[in-house]
Amino acid sequence: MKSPLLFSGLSEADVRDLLAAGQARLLKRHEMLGHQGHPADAFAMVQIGHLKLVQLSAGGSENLVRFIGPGDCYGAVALVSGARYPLSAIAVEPSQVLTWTREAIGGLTERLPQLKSNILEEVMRRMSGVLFTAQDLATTRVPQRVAHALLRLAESGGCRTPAGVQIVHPVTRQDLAELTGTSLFTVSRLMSHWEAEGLLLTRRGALTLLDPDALERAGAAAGE
Amino acid sequence: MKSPLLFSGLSEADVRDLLAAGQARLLKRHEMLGHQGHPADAFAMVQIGHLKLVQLSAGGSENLVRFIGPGDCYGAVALVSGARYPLSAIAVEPSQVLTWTREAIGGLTERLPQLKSNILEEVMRRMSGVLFTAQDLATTRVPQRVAHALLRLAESGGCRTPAGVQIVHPVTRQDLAELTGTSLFTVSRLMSHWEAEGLLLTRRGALTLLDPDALERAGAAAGE
DNA sequence: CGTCTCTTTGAAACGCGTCAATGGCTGTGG
DNA sequence: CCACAGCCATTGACGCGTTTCAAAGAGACG
Repeated sequence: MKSPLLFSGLSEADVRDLLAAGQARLLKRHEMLGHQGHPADAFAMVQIGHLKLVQLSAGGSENLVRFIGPGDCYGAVALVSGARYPLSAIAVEPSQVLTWTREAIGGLTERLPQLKSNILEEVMRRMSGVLFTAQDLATTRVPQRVAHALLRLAESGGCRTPAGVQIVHPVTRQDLAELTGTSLFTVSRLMSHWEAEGLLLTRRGALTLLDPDALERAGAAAGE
Repeated sequence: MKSPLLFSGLSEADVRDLLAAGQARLLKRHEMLGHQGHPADAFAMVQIGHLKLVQLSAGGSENLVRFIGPGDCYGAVALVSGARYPLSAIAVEPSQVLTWTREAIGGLTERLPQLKSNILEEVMRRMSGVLFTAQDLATTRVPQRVAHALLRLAESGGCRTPAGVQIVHPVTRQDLAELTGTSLFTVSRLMSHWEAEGLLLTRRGALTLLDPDALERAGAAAGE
């Protein structure tokens, strides 16, 4: 595993302390790590596997916000006393996370200002990301939004192959539809179209972007 | 001015120091306080007037994210070294803000952990807010989104009157359209309709919600 | 009084959601 | 080993919600 951004600037000794202070937890498929609306009493970092962060709507339906994988963290809001999780985290495959209680992570951030800075930085990065997707939802058409979602997935959880960038998250059309605020039918149509044009490849669940740049352009042109 | 959330839990002496360390700045209509993409070298709190926070799209067009008024702050990202503003702030009317340089606010947050907590808490609150609007954009129809935007405006910048809640921000249909990701035509139609039903009142720029609850229901029903 | 910004309303075109029907793939159990 | 169920993907047809465009009204301000 490449070193998480969470650890940047920390000494090896500090990282060791940090890891030692956390408690590992195994998650089965569909098991929840944190519940939206419940008191944020723990902070966690994914070590193995992938989780999805979902938001419950007023109507009770769930919808996907984003995926997180190894090195990503969840529950930064636990640093605020009395806060509640704004999102739920659910394992999409058997996973392992390292968790810290609120007191533990609070104490660690006091002792390691660099850690606190790293977390704040990550929160700000997330803020920018959410602002961008909100703008995307507000101003662009469906094809471009789907293209952007694919590119974002490729960036956060992609691995380079000779043919292109392969997306490691197990992502369904329904997932993409929720990410982009559309229906799975429309996503299916778009992706069939793009696959016919040779921009991407979907083989039994594995999704590979063959030409990210062209995809960006295709989304913009179709949405025009 | 009611005491800003930024000051909660601080002693009077600390608040005095904080105010003394900041530098007041007057803004004319349309003057920019911070530029999206520029290095975040200052943190600011609005004292008088209202600003709008806008986001520049890839195409170069501006679009509105939200309004801020007295007691609200801008530029929390300045606490992260090397960060850039994710949004621009523009005065919508002659305004006054109190600004701190990055070094100044950094020093103050070191000395006053409570201040740092307050800022972090505010950032988390904003995160929840943006996540909510993103979900709204993704899952609900236009009428409900517009209703929500109006209710949000009423909550953040509303003043109670015998008739209902009056919105203090100088807000145009175009503004509402940008907030909700629709066109000003659709907003105009919706509001004409709601005004005919007696849910709200628009008199030369002043916007008053006569029955917020009914508005929420109307948005849901029309969007069904 | 004229210009500028904001608003209203109508009519037409279109994007996309919705529904229905079908087919492929995976895992499970007889 | 095969049959079944369940999940996910595909594709077409239809209708509705919204955008788009055009044209005109209403204040506000110099």
